[in-house]
Amino acid sequence: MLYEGEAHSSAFILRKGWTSSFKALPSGGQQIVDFQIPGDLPGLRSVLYRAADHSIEAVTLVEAAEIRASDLQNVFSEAPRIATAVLWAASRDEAMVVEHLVNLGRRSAEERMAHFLLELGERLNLVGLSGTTGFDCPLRQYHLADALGLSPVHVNRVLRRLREDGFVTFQKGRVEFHDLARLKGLCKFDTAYLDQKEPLLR
Amino acid sequence: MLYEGEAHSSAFILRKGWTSSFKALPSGGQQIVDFQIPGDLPGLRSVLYRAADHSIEAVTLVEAAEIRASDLQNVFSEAPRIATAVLWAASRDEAMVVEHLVNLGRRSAEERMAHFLLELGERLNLVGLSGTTGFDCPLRQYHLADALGLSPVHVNRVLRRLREDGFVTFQKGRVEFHDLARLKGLCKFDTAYLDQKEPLLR
DNA sequence: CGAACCGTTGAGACTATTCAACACGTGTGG
DNA sequence: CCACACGTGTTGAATAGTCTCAACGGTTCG
Repeated sequence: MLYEGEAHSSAFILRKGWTSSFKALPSGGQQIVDFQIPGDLPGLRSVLYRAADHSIEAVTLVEAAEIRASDLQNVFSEAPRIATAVLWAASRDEAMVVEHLVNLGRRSAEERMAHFLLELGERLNLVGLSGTTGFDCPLRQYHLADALGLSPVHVNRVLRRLREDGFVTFQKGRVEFHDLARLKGLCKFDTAYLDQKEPLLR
Repeated sequence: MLYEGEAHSSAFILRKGWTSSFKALPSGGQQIVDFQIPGDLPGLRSVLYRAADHSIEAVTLVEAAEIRASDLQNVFSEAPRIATAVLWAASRDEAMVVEHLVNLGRRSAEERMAHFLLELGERLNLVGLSGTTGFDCPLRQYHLADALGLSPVHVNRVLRRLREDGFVTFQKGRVEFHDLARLKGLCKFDTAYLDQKEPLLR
């Protein structure tokens, strides 16, 4: 879809489907930076920053609208408030990356998994794609592995433990929360960083 | 200095000294997201995003100029090219966070350390604070631990191994590269993500 | 029917952590 | 001036967490 190193000057608005943004490593592995769900703007950073410093790949079939760099430029000149809104969106992205960073740096495998699933549920909730009990999830265990910095084998074990302990199940494309409160406690989940409100500047 | 949760609507231009941006964890630990060196803009995101989603702390004595949110807003209206430049700076920050994320997710302790020291050297080089053989560094081993997601004890062992293997020394406030090429090979260091050039939009 | 992908499980090896102890330098109060 | 606490760096030993390798079952699809 969109690969590292290409000077690609388009972003997209994702209407349907999921994508992942990741960095490929010389060793052959990859680190997934984030998943995009409907409503997100994959590739936003590549419009502003010279080289796409990471790649984007479709996880499911995708329906997206292109935003060309030149369009963005015009809008910026004519409607500075939109510039602000875009900057806000970029900041929100970065906040999520930061949370992901904390996830990898200072949490155990179980906590990472719990936090990841809760964040995903919360984000899907904001765009109406998740109920309180669970959500449909097209990801594979190896997606989780690349996102959480774990081996696929260990992802499997962690999921098993969370399932056997009655926290959450991840099976056949569906995530079901069985004890949301206890799960949130497990990883000290706090949604503050998702900050759904509008930009500060107006 | 600037703490999480406070709705602080100022950013700073750091003139002299170092700061760190980090997230404190309920468990008592903390994950350092980045260090800021002279020329950086600590707190930029907190201007645009409602709550400061992470904290900033001085590492050394610091000299900084404040940028108020209202000023930024005026500049945005009157000079959209500056809006672009700010967005570019934010994108660069995010690119570094992403690289840090990869560091934590998919590299061993030695690779992390090597990559971290090389990145720091590169950044300091861009602002004239580093030579090719090494640089002055006010960080403690526990700073490295919080940044790299390692225990302080392990940081010490890793530094010892890198020193004994002739890669690099980190002692008494000074980093000395003894075999830059081999060190870059160790962690596959690639500066592309630092992308020193100006914004794409113009 | 076979190939490919995905999920599952076990065993053993390796990495990093925790706990504990000690050395060294610095600043402080008696 | 000495005694002491404190921060920092260093090292060892035991432990916990995660990885790798290997094997196997189920599904889907050609």
